[in-house]
Amino acid sequence: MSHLVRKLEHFVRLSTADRAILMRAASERVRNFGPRIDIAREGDKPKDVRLILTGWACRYKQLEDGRRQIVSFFLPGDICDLNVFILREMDHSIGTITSVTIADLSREFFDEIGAGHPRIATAFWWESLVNSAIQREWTMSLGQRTASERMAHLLCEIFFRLRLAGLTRQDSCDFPLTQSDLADVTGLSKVHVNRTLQELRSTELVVLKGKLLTVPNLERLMNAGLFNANYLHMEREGRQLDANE
Amino acid sequence: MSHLVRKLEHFVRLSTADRAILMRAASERVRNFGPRIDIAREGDKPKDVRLILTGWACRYKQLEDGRRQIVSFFLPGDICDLNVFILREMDHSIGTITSVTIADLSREFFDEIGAGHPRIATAFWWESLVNSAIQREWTMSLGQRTASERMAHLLCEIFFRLRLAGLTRQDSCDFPLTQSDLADVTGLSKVHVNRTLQELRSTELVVLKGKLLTVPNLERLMNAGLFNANYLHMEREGRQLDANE
DNA sequence: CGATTTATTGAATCGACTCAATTGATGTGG
DNA sequence: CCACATCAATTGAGTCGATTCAATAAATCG
Repeated sequence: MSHLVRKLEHFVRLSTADRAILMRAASERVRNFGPRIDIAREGDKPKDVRLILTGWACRYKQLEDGRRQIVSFFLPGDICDLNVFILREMDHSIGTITSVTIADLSREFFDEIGAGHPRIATAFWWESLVNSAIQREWTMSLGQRTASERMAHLLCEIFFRLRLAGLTRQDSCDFPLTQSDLADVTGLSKVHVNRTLQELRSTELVVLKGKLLTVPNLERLMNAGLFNANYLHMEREGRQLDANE
Repeated sequence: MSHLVRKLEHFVRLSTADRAILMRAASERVRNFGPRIDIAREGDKPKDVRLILTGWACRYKQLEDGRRQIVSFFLPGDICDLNVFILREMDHSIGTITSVTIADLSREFFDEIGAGHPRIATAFWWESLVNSAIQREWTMSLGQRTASERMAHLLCEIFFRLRLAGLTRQDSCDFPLTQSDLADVTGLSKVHVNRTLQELRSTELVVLKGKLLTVPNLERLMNAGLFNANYLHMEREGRQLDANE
């Protein structure tokens, strides 16, 4: 089952027809990208909305002098910017981390959702509100959390998000980010990211080896990152909208 | 004319009926708040969507130990979180800076917009996409810009946003934020905010006195803040949706 | 007008940065 | 499959931007 459906079902219960239209949309107009490739660049005209099927990507912004900030991650099942097509040009770029498979979702697909699939429409709203909440939480992290809190918080968030999409096994998950990526997310230098990770490792909060992240004790990592999961709004909140089946 | 209408008209041309329904919504269910008051608190159940009629407010998050981050500002004409009511609880608080007048917008109002006012619906989408873009830009600022770049950037943003709502006169505008507020936005200490402002003043980039901000040379301030206005998407992008009048 | 908040200054400290060099992985072509 | 090249991770040393603490000055308010 697709990661998108899996994730949305945490929020609303979909009907067979709902699931079918999502699965269909995810199988048409599929494209592949290699790792470390730009899918879209600042200044481009936004066309389709993209659904990440497999792999990790990110949204980033860059200053003229090269300073780079990753402002969001896209994990499997994530949708990039509902409705961007009403804007004239992209104010940021989207690049892959790993190899990535995406499906382009057409305007017509969204029209169809709006017309006959209220539960999906609500779930998409939820997705978009959660993305805003994540962006706010990153603002909080960068503004107030110390280096190690920030790192711990980020690792928690990624772990929770992957778990919602069904992409963790017990206490571990794939983790393809380099320390350089982590520097661009956390606003720290590469050197300091390295030292911060050593600190988290030495206190056994995380095991990070190869491209695998293991969190032996999620509770402890959450405490270290002052992580409160409320902003991910993972409770089944749209119960009243459940399909009857 | 309301600041909301003024702002939205930068993006789409509204019909008389469009303007009328907006003006009506902005005059029903109006509430007043004093300065430095919480309008909503983290954990509350979100009910209505709020439109700021007059005054400045902000969205903020707080850690248990008291560290506080302002994550957005609400200026006259701004709408707080389209559609939040589908979430179960607030993950942040909303507080006033100055005295504030708001209008509560009902779910029914949005139903009406969705049914018969496509241009307003598009303009609301635009508003919401711009708010996301602002949040990303703040992430960029906190992660990559130096203290003085960050401050200059923030002042530019506020100036542009106020101008869009018709709230500037030549090169100046109201500026009710204290240095302590600025510290909570920029992630700097109060002391360093003070020194950063002195730096901006000494290079004649800004004049900040009383509760008034003057920007003698916007171009220079933009350069100092590495400010690129593209993320505010101020071009009239929805031309194809203009009302015929 | 005194009381309280806001702004300013100085001095000492610390977290994070830069620069530079080294070690360890990963990958590719001969 | 090894040799070489490249990229990623690690370590040390010195520096700097921003912080904390503490005291004073200025502005605002009832």
